[in-house]
Amino acid sequence: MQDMQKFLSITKALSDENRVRVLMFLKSGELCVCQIIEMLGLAPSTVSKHMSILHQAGLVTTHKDGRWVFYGLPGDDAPGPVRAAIELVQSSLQNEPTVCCDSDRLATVRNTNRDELCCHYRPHSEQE
Amino acid sequence: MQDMQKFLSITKALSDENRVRVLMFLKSGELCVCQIIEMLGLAPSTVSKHMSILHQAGLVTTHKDGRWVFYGLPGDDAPGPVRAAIELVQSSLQNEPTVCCDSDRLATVRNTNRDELCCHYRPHSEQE
DNA sequence: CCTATACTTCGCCAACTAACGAAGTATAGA
DNA sequence: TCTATACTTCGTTAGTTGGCGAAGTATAGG
Repeated sequence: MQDMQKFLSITKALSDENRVRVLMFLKSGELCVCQIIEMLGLAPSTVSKHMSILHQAGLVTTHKDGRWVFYGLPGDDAPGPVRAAIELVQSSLQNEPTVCCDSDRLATVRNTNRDELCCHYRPHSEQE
Repeated sequence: MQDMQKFLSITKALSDENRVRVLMFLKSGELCVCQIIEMLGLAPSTVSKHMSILHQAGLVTTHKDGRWVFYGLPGDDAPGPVRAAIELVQSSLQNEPTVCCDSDRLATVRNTNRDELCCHYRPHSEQE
């Protein structure tokens, strides 16, 4: 793929608020899909699509552990544009109120047993 | 406007190939709209819309000189995310073939009298 | 004034995108 | 092997976006 298409896959991935929020979540470490679903409050199929777009752009890495699929930020071996893009996201949004509020919920989600989080795929509204 | 909305206005502006190409053109200095129209080969109304999106995001500055409207890249006083975004574009695409081909045409367009370029708003096909 | 020029705004249409639920795949455990 | 779980893929729908031409605005020059 040419540089332009790679670049556009990155900028298109970054042009959706939910995908950008996921990148901010991952700053503090890997998350499995059910945790991202809980954080975003979206349907599993929607979150799966978002993660696929981020992965296609190279902005997240993925690995499977049993039934769980984990996503994380790529390391220093990632291409320059990818590293620069992630740097841009994190420096631009470090003081964003939405992200700060998210970080409290994120700590809770990280400490919640994944089985409780995932089972029944209950809609987000039931959690509140 | 909140950081998130500002950030998304930047990434959405960067998620279109024609807008990204304009930013590469402007690296070598200001251009008036008729020159950008010539470079992109799009309708004036379309180019005007693209420039408006780039301007809204803060990625270009604009000033009027008589009948002509010039667009250029913002200076060092631009917000951090804007500067980082422009840096990302230029570092990611410096070796992109499309951009290299464009640079030859760009030199020609810069050396062409603007009156010849603009008058009659002739469609791009007549120029070839 | 009046006309021509340089650009912008508006209205429309085709193409794309984010959202969902339903159906499909893969793994852990009974 | 059978069920439940964790995720993905598919099909549909509502909203967004990029393109154009027509009409509108602003400036230079007769």
